[in-house]
Amino acid sequence: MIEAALDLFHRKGIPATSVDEILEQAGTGKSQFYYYFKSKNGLVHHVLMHFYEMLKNNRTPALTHIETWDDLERWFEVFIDYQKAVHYERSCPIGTIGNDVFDQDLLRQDIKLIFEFTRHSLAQFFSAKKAKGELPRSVDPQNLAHLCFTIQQGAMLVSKIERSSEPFERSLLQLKQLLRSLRT
Amino acid sequence: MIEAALDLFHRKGIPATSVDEILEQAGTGKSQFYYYFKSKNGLVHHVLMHFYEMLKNNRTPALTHIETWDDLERWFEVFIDYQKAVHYERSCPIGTIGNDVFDQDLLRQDIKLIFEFTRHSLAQFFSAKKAKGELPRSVDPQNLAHLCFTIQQGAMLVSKIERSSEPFERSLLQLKQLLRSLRT
Amino acid sequence: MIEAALDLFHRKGIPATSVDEILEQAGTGKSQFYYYFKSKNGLVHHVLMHFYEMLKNNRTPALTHIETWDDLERWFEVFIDYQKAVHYERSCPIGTIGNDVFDQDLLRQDIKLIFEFTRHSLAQFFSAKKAKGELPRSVDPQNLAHLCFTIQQGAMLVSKIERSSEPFERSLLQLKQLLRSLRT
Amino acid sequence: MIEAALDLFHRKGIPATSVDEILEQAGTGKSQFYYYFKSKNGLVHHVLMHFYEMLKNNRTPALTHIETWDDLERWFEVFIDYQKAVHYERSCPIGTIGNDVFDQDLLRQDIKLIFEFTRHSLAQFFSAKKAKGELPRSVDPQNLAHLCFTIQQGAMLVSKIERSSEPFERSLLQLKQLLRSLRT
DNA sequence: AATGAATGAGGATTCATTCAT
DNA sequence: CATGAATGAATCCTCATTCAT
Repeated sequence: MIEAALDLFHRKGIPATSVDEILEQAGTGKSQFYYYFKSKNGLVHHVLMHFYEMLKNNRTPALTHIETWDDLERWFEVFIDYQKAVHYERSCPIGTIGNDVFDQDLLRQDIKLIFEFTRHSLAQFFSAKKAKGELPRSVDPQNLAHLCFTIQQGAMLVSKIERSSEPFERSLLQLKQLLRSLRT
Repeated sequence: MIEAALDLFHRKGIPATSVDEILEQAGTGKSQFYYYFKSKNGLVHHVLMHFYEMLKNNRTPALTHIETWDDLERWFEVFIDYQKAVHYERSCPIGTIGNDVFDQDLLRQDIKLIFEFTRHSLAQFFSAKKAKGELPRSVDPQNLAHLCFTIQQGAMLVSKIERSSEPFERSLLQLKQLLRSLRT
Repeated sequence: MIEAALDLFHRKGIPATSVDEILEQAGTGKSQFYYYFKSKNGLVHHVLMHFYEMLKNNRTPALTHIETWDDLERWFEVFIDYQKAVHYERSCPIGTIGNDVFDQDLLRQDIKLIFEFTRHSLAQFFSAKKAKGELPRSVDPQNLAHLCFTIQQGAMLVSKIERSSEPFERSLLQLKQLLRSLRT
Repeated sequence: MIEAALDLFHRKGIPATSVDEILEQAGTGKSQFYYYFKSKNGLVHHVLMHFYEMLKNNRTPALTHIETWDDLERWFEVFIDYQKAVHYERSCPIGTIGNDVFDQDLLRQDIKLIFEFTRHSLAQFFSAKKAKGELPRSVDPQNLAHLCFTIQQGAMLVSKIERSSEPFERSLLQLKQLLRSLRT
């Protein structure tokens, strides 16, 4: 049920996904839904928590441990490959869900958790590289993490809309060039 | 009517915006809608075309002529300022609309037009700078444009979700540092 | 609900009958309708199947077992009497529904089932009479059944339109004369 | 406009045909309609009168002068051929329209006029044959005309519903046999 | 825990008709 | 005679949610 919902939310967004659709895809009856989750928003919360768990336990295509510059590159490429595989019909599940959440502050907290977890992985890597002297002192690992994350979100969104990997690949190419010029 | 729709689509996304809501905000009667636009999707098309015209005629906060490095910075900051002004309740209108368009290839073409117009402004700037020798030969202006655009889209999305300018500002800070290290 | 629909479809035809009207006459709420039947066409299917069952179980004014020439006459007269009772405001329910079905091949199959059931009753009778020698060898019971059925449908339609039993009664009178001249 | 309406009413029935559709097919603007005809029902009246004129002036496939037994046969076959040509997607235009008229007594009068004109042609023929001694004295030409007309209406309806000429052809075959046994 | 029926408001869209020009 | 914009009720259908069992 949660998996069905995640899949549908990811593909069509929250408001375009009806509870009935989720139940049909999950093969469950109607009131199981309201027994386990109080409402559609309740389900969204569970979906996000489920995704967070999956992310933490590495049951997601996304790389969570980045140790080398190649890993970083790979971190990006995983998203490109994923989008290729789904014919650019999806962007980041969490970004998609997040975009559909207006007035539910609690849900936005859930999403922030996931975003921060991801940025933390990146920041860790940049910190380590800075400690090793591979990045100049003037660099703030947090900022670099934010930048990479922001690029990933934006690139997935734009690539989905344009049904092409070009925006993502070109952005990544450019980012790599910039990072090289930064590295010491 | 188109303006009302743009506003609502921007705020809540397409599927979460009902035709009734648009009509209420526009003060029009129900069937005027279907007299002018054949369907909700038809309206989306007109909304996008309207936005495109506004963008081309500079009737949008967005900077369309970028000539100096300060302009580029300003190009980003306009979005940050805008999001601050609307309490981070919105990201890019076109990105938001684009995210809600699955199977309407025609609409995606409309969006691509707008995206390309924006990237063109950026690419023009980077080309000029390269011609002036302020950027190394190895730089591809297209790639730089893609990167900047991707960052803007991603940063607006993330900032909206987190209700904070931090992701955008940190990303921008980092980008500026990287660009400086690239400049010759 | 099905009965209400049958009544309304019979009286006004399918497109002139709104779902709301059916619900009002059935005393049901709006979405019960779409819970049980997927669409208006779905309901038509159920209505037809319901009618078919009624016909087979003799819960219809129509005679389904015809054994004597008097039965055959009675078979026709039942329709005349029915139309008189409803002031010629209706013709055959199935003919009426059938006339309103254009592109729904499945529904037309349903109707054909009913038509064939009726023609089968007639053909059985004529076959028996032929076997008994009351009809000449040259007679095809199927053709006779088709003729009688066709007359019934046409006569009900014309009588409804003209608000008079005359077309039906005159046709029947003539048919009886013809049949007499055929009988051996 | 009238021709467009006749075509559409014939194909889809009155309630399933919208005024807009008629205007589109006629290439006319909206308010021309309400200038010439007061309402949709007003149009139906004109359509019927137009058809009546066409029928009287022989600008219809239907035979209006029947003089020989072959003519009579041909009278029926014209309808069969017509239905074949339109893939059994239509029955008699007037029968179809008539079926859709409930509460408009005036319109029903229009239709009756057409029906009676047609039956008159048939009755004329049978009268002549009776005068010539080719039909027995006991025969009422009116009744025979009613029967033939009724068969035609019913056969066209059933053939349309079943998308097959079989009901019509078998009915006609049988009718011919009966008429032969009546002829003197 | 689980089932299927019920609810009622709201979804997009189309209708016949009229009005100002 | 002709135009196109306006009207508002009605169309079919779907929604998230709840209730009795």
